Amino acid sequence: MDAFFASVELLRYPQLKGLPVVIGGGRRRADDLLLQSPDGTGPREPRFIPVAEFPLLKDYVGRGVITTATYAARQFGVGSAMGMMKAARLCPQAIVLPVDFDEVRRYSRLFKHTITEIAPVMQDRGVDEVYIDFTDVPGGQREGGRVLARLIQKSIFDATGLTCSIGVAPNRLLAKMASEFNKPNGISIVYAEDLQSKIWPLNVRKINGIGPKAGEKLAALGVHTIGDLAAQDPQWLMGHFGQSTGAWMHRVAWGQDDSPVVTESEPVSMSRETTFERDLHAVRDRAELSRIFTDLCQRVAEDLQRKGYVGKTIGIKLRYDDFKTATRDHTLPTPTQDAATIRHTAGLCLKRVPLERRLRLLGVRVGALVRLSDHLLLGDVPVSTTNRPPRQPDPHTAPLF
DNA sequence: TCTGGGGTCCTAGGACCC
DNA sequence: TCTGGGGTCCTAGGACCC
Repeated sequence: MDAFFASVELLRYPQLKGLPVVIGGGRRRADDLLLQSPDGTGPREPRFIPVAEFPLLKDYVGRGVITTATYAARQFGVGSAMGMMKAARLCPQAIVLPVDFDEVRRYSRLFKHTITEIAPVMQDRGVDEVYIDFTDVPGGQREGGRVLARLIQKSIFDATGLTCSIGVAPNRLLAKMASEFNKPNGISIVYAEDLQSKIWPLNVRKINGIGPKAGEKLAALGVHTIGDLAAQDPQWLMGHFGQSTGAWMHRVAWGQDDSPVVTESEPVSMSRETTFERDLHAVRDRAELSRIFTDLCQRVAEDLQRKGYVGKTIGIKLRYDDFKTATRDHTLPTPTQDAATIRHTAGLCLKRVPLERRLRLLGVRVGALVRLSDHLLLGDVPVSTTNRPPRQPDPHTAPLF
């Protein structure tokens, strides 16, 4: 989806069309400022104040980052994941709006439903992105897929008023890269034989899975484009990046990817975390931290209960004022979705982590999830090594002593 | 200029078992 | 007293993605 979060807001406030708008920010106080009617009584209307004219800017956008910027805002070098304070400097006239998660989720469901009505084999990749395997959709091969891509674009626009960009290719790897060739509201078809002309000139960072670290390491080795990568000896790549990553790099540089489009998957973990308005100290701000900690546990527990999961690995995450992160976890004999159990176990984890530095973030995670219904089917048997039934020795494999 | 929140997957060492 | 070779699970950190 094109500039998804921002586009959703533009549907509501069409008067902002064409203006630099950034979505994000972070603090509730920003919402209050933006969504208050001027006299505080009427309907809550956003006040479209350029970010630079915010009184006490830092208090309002705080530690927030940009989730999405409109294409007009991107002209100023503003982009997702950038801190709001920096964005305000680069583009002082930008209008800032908070994310409306409910509305974003509603449009996300709507566009995905529209797609599955046409092409049922769809994989979720977050709120604003999907993979579609339309190999077996009638008419899917016409004009290399362009006809179906156009139909999907039109159907989504009719249902939501939103535009998207579609890449069509023989596999997911190439389709993902193709989807960026013609943004916004574009379609791009990449055939296997286009590898050399369309893919090899791109920077290695365009490969899904090569991020800042690998990109930098490759650059230091003189490998900049995907073509450069394809030219490397696989053994050399494995020497620098390990067996598995090295071999993978070689394959993707040659456009090879046989990963299937997976339509269903089970969650592995659920978590809640929060960055504080100011750094907090474990001793001096004990009461406040404790309140936040309990609240995070409560919210994870609610998420688990609402979605019907239990998990046995309880973990915490801390981020210190120097931005370094620490995690601790503890695995229970029996999976849980109970807030008090999570709070108690997370409390034990907290005792094992250094607390001298001030903290900027605290998070709580529950992993090793299983569906509550599946867990109950097993008769509530603790999933643990401690009370596994003793195994009968197999005479063929039993050790001699 | 400081850097969100929610995820997945991988690696590596150690405990423990046979 | 020192020495195998599997295998699984747990834990901590980190890369990466949307």
